[in-house]
Formats: sequence, structure tokens, C-alpha cells
Amino acid sequence: MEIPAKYDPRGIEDKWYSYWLENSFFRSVPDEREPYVIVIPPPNVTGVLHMGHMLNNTIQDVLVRRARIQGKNACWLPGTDHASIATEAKVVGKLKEQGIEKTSLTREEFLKHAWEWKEKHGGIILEQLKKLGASCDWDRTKFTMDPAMYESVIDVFIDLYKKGLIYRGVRMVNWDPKALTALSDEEVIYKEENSKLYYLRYPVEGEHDKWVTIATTRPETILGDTAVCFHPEDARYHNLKGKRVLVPLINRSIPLIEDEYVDREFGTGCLKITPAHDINDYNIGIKHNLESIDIFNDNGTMSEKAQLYIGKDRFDVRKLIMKDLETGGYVVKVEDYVNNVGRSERTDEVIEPKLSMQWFMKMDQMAPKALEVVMDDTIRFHPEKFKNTYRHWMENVRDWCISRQLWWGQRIPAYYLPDGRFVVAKSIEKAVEEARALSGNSLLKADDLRQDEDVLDTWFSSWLWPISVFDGIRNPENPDIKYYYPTNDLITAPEILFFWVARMIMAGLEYQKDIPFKNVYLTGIVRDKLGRKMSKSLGNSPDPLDLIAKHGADGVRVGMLLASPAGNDLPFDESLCEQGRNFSNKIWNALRLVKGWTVDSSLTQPEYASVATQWFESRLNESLSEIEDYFERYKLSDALMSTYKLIWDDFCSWYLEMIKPAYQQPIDPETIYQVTGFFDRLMKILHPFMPFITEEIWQRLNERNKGESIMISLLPEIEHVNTGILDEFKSASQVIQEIRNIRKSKGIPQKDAIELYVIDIEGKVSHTFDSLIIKLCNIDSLKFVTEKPNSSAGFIVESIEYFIPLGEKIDYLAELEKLKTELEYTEGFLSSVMKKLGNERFMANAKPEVIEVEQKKKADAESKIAILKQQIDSLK
RNA sequence: GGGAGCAUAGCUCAGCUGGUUCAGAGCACCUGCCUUACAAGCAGGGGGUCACAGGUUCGAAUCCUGUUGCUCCCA
Repeated sequence: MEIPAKYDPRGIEDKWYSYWLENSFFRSVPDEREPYVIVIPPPNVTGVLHMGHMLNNTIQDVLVRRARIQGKNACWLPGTDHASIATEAKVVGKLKEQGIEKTSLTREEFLKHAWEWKEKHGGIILEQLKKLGASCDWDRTKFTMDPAMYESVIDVFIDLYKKGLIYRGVRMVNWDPKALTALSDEEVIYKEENSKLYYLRYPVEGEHDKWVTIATTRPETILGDTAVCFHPEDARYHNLKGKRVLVPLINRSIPLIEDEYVDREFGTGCLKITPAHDINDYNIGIKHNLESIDIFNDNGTMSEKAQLYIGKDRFDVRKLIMKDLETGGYVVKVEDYVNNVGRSERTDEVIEPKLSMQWFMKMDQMAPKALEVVMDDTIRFHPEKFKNTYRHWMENVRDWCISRQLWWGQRIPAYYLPDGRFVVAKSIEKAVEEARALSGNSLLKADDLRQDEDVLDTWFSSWLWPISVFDGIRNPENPDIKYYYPTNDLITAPEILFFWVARMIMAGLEYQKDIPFKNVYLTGIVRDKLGRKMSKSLGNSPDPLDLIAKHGADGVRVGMLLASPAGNDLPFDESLCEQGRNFSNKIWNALRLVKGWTVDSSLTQPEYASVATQWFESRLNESLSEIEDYFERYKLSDALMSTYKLIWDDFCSWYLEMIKPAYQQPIDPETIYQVTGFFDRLMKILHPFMPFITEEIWQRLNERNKGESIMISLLPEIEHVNTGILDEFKSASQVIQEIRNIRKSKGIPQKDAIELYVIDIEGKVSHTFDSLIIKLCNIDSLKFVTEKPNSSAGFIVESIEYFIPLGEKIDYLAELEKLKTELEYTEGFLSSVMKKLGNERFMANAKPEVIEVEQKKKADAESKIAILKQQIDSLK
């Protein structure tokens, strides 16, 4: 069989992905096995694959593939969410390109366009995941606006409304004047921006030339002022108690009020109050019973209530009003100032705090329960530190604003009667019934009712995701939800811990009376070399598909995982993928080596191969339990690194070299059987991380039947570890390394055989690895002697002396120097041990094991010193 | 302004309940090698007062306090 010298993932990866799909290996249906379930954090339909998705989905695939070969019924459920704001913005933008304004369309027409867009572009990201090797059960793919998913959301809304957990209310919301919708706090990004602090003076009413100076960053909002406020203990303003001032330009008379909220150090210590446009002012307004004057239109232009600049944009007005204030003599000074400006995550528009009628969901009943299950580790966070963050949020949670002024999404099932009252019902027919009952007017018809125009927040769909994907809202007793819920692991980013993870927990407890998942693995953020988050807008992110084309999906997966301990940011560097690719090549060449051997069935297994196999068997099992332990602690990068070293160092560098027959010599059947078996097991262990190359190699290792696959095979069980042979190997490998060093420093090529003499007076050295030392170091004579041979270089391993005769090549001075250095070090070491052992308090307080260890150190050091001294003497 | 977390080799990080797997790993770097699986490789090597200052202890990277620097969350 021809095997090329370099592994080329192209072709191979596509081949196996198709094979897996054709054989439905990703498919899961309930059976008697233990289920293992992950629901994908649904990517946004507008999204294309970015590095964050790569990381997140690689981790999910590793966990799912591992569970699958552990014999569990693994189900990874994929899907997308409808992302109302982002998608609507995309569709609006696209229509605009075609010269169509959203306002010229009916809701139905617009939604038709939106669905068309979704059908055309919505599945891209899921297709891209296939390139990564994602083993999702594609038959179960869900979308948050699928009819059943939509209905679940509506059912939940109605249910919560009936339970009194959803209400309508006026609130200060984050208004996006571009998207024309309210945003949740989480969708607003605050950033420090350079701006100005304007000091403006207001005339005191009824006084001549008396003024009150305030400081503001938003002079245009003075038109909405309904009070000016100072601190009750601020002596500077005591003479103004009870007076009123006039708002500049419009001369509205407003009261001077006192409140402890005011920071006396800030500005002049005097604060203008605009209850309609600032959350803090709003609260003061309520407290002091002030009027709220909303001076903005929804699109951020001035409304008629502003009296001036009507119809002009708020930022243009800032310039205009300053000019007019200047002219009127109201400006005291202007300072540079850095303040926090909130912008919409989606549109980057400056957020306008705005009073508005919205739908809210109460959190005070649900939050404590959702907090408890995390604090008591019913749900475990990895890493654990996020419990703190979670608690902080859950203890300070505010009601959830769930309405959005958009069309793309689940429309709120509230119907308004002509008199302004409303009913909440699943259908218009039901609504009519309820409206009749509510109003007592049996003549009410569907036409008399007006459905709420708003849709629900996208998170109001995705908080149900682990339940609704199994149809558990509509059919709580169906076999899927019974079998798959609760899911096992959720892999997501810390940014959405609150508005997604926390709410899923709430929904789970409310609708399944059970947690939605047992573990939450929080990934880091993928950053570039400068530490910036990789994003499309910055253009600092490589295209994941290009990376896969270049390094192979396996290579990219390894690259991402190696550098991403749970919860830590991942400073991505393409060289990490190279490491993955190099690893692929290493494994590939190991296959070439093993497959290149011819087998001679008449041969019996040599001693060295038998020892090598016994050692590697134990080493593999030892490593397997390490890996198992890492997985249990969700330390995937460590689990991968252990696997990497097991294959590269132990299997390739040691084991294969140990059993390798001499050049062009055949191998015995026993050994080839064993090495193939090891290779097979190693590929299974590696498979979750590198699914493609492991399948390719597994298929080549032995004849396989049609429909067989490594991905549905079983992971090896952890078997007995012979620690004795592992220890013996440690000494033997030290001996081998020392010999290699001598060869190297003396320029003795590997092909020249050498002699090795061993002084082992007490007869305590193990001979297990003698045959391997002979083979690996090309030794033609291994002799046990009592005296150091002449003209030889030596070393000591565990109080055993080893010598290699060098003849002419010996450099006595160098040997002497080496011995002296070692002696010096060992004596220093001994004296530090003696210091401890001579310390009474140490002897009195330290645990017996610790003292024992110190005593052994002492004995070892002493015998080594004796040997070194003797060797030095013999050289003199 | 309030809260949380972090600081260990050039880089990314391991180091659980204080004591030889306590100073580690991978990558990077340096020196030899195109040795018949692999130069995408092999064999070696250098490199850290464990941020700083105190304290507890026979013993501190590990526990406590303070300082500095960074990150995140909330206001």
C-alpha cells in the first residue's frame, strides 16, 4: 500500500464526514443506554462562522464524540436563533438597497421578505460547522421560529401572564433611535468617550441677576428639565431653598429641590433634573413628584414638547442650543470631559434613555431558585469562579423587559379592546371570547380587537431552548423530553451567563421542575495578538474556513484546544494550528512506519519487544486515567496535551523505537499484533480531538467492514497499571539518555557499537530493560564489573555506576571537572537536607512520611557522594 | 464609586487541602544532525527572587495583611 510521506487532510476530511452522514452515525433516538446531551448555543441566523464559534463548537464536539465512544447515547442538537434585532436590521438594509422602505410595507409583506432572507442565508453557519467535523444530529436541527418552537414561546408567554409573572408597565428603557426598539441592559455597550461638560446658568425666578449654575454633558436636554437639585447639606445653596429657577431659552419655571443623591463634588454641586431622559433623574422625579417631559421623538429628533428645534436631530441640536445659550449669556464655561456613553450593540447608535410602555417579566420569584441550584452545585460551573459573578447578578436582578418594537419574532399575543383594556390569548378567536367576557359586550368581533404590534425578545425564545427543542413545552410527557432532559453540558461564553444561562435555568425549573443542564463550561474570548477580541468589524479574525483549508480541521481543532483552558481568553495565533497539523503528520508517519514492516510469521518475539510492550501497556493505562481525570474536571487542553505526549513521546519516540526491527528486517507476528492494538487504542483516545485523521488511520490499521467506524467504536477501558515497570523504565531511560549524551559529546556515531560496564555492588539494579538499553544504545557488550574500567567516561543513576570505555577519546580533565561539579552540588544538597533533619522543631512537627523522605534523601546523597569521591580519586 | 478575579520561563498556561513528580508543560529560542517513518523531523541545551512588602510556620508559589499593575462585572 502506498502511503505518502506527508499527511494531506484535504479529501480525507470530506470523505469521512460524508461517510458518517451516510451511515447516520450522528443520529440519536432514545433507547436503553445512558443519554449524553448537548444543545448547541444557537448561533444567530445572520451569523457566519467566526473563531468564537470554532472554539465553542470544537469543545462541544470533543465532549459529544467522547461520550459516544464511551457507549452513551450521544445527542448534539443543532439549530439557530432568529435574532430579531440583527436579522431585522439586515433585512431592512437589504430592502433599502432595493429601494424599498420598511415603512412602505405591511407587516405581512415585510415578514415574507424576512423569511426569504432566512431561507437563503440562514443555514450558512450550520453548513460551516460540518467542515469542522461537528457531529450534530442534523435531523433534529431547530430554529427558534419553527412553528412548534414559536408556539412554545407563545404558550409560555400566556402561561406566565396568567400566573401574574408578566405585566405591562412604563419603564425607563434603553431606546435605540436607529433600530426604533428598546434594548435590554445587556445589549447596550458602555464605553468611555471624549465629550464636554457644559456649565450653564439658570436665572432664579423673581430675583435680579441671581443665577444657579449646573453642569451637564447633554445641554439639549435642558428643554425637558423639570427641576434643579442640590444636596440638602450643601451650604452654598441654602439661601435658595424653596425658590424656583427658569429654564433658559424657554423660561419654564421649575422648582429647586433638595436630594441626597446629588454628588456635591461633581460640577457645581447643582444638578438639573430631566426625568424623561435619565434613569437617575427619573427616580428622583418619582420621589419628588415631578413632571416628565419627553422632548424626543422615537427616532431621536426633537418633539413638539421640546418647544424649540422641533424635528431636528438630538446631536445637531446640541450644537444649535449651545450657540443660542451662548448668545443668551447662559454659558459659564465648557470643560473637556470623559464620560460613559452607551451604544447599541447592534447598531452602534447612542442609546437614549426613554420612558416607554413595555412588557416585563418578574424575576423576584424565579431568580432565587435559579441562584440556589448553582450555589449548591446542582449545576456546576467550570471554572467555578463564575459562581461569584452569577450570584452577584442574581441577587441584584431586575425585571426583564421582554418586548421589542420589531416585526421579526414571536408577536406578543395581547389583544387590545377599543376601550384600551387587553386580553392575552393564543388565537384571535380565543381573544374575542375573552374580550367579550372581560367587557361584557357579547357583540365584540375580531375586527374590534387590535393585536399588540411588538414581538418578544429573542432571549424569550432561547431561554426555553433546552426544553423546546424536545417539544417539552407543548408535550411535557413526550418520549424525547423524558429521555434527553436534563441535558448534560452547556458550552457557552461568560458574556451571556445572565441573559441566557440564568434564564434557561429559570425556565427549566419552571417548566420541567428540573435543571436544564448539569454542567456549564464557560469558554474564553478568542483574541488576536494585540489582545483585541476577534471580530468581523475589526477585521482581525482569520476566516475559519481558510484555516481549515490550510491546516485541516483536525489541525485547527488541536490549535484551538491547546491554548484554551476553561474560562481563559485564547490569544489566537495561527502557529497553534501548525502545531496541530504537525501532530497529524507525526501520527501519519507512525502509521507509515508500522505499515512498512514486513511480518515473518516464523519469528518469535524478542525479549526487548516483550519488555517494551509490557511497559507501554502500563504507560498507556496510566495516561488513560490522567486523561479521564482531566475530562472529569473539564480541563480539555490538559487532556489533549496528555494524549499528545502519550502518542508523540511515549508511543512514537520510545515504544516504536524500542520494537523497531533492524533495517529491512521483518518483524515477528506477536509484536506487530501488539503495536497495531496499541495504535488502535491510541486513535480512539485521540478521536474526540482529531476525528478525521483518527478515522483514516483506524480504517487503514486493520481490514474494516463496511459501516464500521472509529466514531462508534468503544473507548478502551482503563486496565491494570504495573507501577514497577514504569519505575524501571524511568531509570532505564535515564541510563539511555546519559549514554546518548556521551556518544554525542565524544562524537561516537550511533552505528558504532560500544561497551557498557556497570558497577552494582549491592546487586540492586533491575535487569528488565537491559535488552532495550542494549538495543537502543547499540551496545555490543554489557558487563557487570566491580571496578571502573580504564579510560572510560561514567555516570551514576540511582547509586549504580555506569562506564563506557573511550580509549583515546577520554578527556580526563573534563571527566574530573564533571565529577567535581556533581560532587559540589550533591554536597550542597546534602547539607540542606541535614539542616532540616537537625532542626528539632522540624523533627517534632513534620509528618512521619515527610521525615522519612528526608532521610532517604540523606542516604541517597551520602552514597552518591561516596561514589563520586572514589571516582575522583581514581582519576587523580 | 461598589464587587469579583488575576499576576509563575520570551509567549500561553499547570501547580488540589502548605513538605522531591516544587519550581513544571507546550510553543518559541539556541546547538548539533537531511540517521533507511517523519526537517511538519531527530538528539541535546539555555531560560523564572513564582508582581512587590510584611506576617503566620520548623518549612510558603501555595495561608493571612497591605501595595502596585491588569481584566471583568455592576453603578
